[in-house]
Amino acid sequence: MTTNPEEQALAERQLCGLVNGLAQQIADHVRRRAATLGLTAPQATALRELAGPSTMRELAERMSCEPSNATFVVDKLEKQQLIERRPHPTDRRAKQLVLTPQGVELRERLLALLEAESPLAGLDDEERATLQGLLVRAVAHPAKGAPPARG
Amino acid sequence: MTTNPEEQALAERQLCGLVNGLAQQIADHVRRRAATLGLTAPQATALRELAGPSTMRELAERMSCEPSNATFVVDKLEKQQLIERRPHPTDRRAKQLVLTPQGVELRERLLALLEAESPLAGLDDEERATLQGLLVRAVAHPAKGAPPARG
DNA sequence: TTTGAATCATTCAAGCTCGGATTATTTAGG
DNA sequence: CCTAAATAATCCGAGCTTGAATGATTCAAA
Repeated sequence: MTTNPEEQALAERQLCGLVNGLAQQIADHVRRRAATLGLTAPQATALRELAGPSTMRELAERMSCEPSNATFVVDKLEKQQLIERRPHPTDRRAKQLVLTPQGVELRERLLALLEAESPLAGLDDEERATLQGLLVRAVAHPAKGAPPARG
Repeated sequence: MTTNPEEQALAERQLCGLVNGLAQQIADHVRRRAATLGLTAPQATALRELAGPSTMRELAERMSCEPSNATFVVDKLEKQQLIERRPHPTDRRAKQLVLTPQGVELRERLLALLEAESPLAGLDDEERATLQGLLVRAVAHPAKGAPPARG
């Protein structure tokens, strides 16, 4: 009875809902802390990922977003004088992103805030390891394209 | 040594990344299938949740979004003649959302598409149960507000 | 060297999402 | 009954995200 097709579909939706809920919770965690520093969540993510000089493309990669989106976010950070866009030393197509002194300072405060409390509290080390393993397995299975479905 | 503060922070970020990655994967699953029916992901989610008549507020609840967002999405679906906004029989403030015949048909096709392949393939029943348990525990710990933090 | 493909960043249009304000209606209290 | 608070939906402004073009530059190959 636990393998009822309807039940299974329902269980699946619930599970997906939980994944989304946790993702939302993580996002909120960043969002709240970022807000205390006058940053939006994407801005904070960008700042967090800017450990050293990098190009727009590298940043977009680390932020898991499109380059055009990185342009948008970096524009904001540059207006706040937290980032500088310099010409790339060896590739004239690229820009080199460098934190300003204020950027460095704010980044340190941000990291301290983010590490102070975990969005995954409630899970001990062993549970986290289990979770990681399951997520890796789940993500490894891309669930490719949709059937060409036509009507 | 596995409890190095830096290592731990890194492991945590990786874990958060995995959660986000899986959430993204689930969203893409819906998005791709919805696209084959000429729907966007939010539109498909709305359609999926409209099993029977409901109000805007109820729909927003089920979609896990703000009512104003539900208004936006329902506008689109109404333009496609998939939904009708009727006056609510007992509360003149509210609207009653009802699927049109085309809406009912498209919804059935959508459900079939969504249930045909799981975004969580790669996890067997036992793994899903474990995952569910861990997610419930993780979500149960809200990780409240940020420290009033400074500046 | 010159041509053509690939890459970097940006711009733009479109869509999603939220939060705050507004209007209409219901509900509760005097 | 009348008023005030609460609730349903909507509108609006702002921000995020994507995907498709565009222009500049690099790279590879003839």
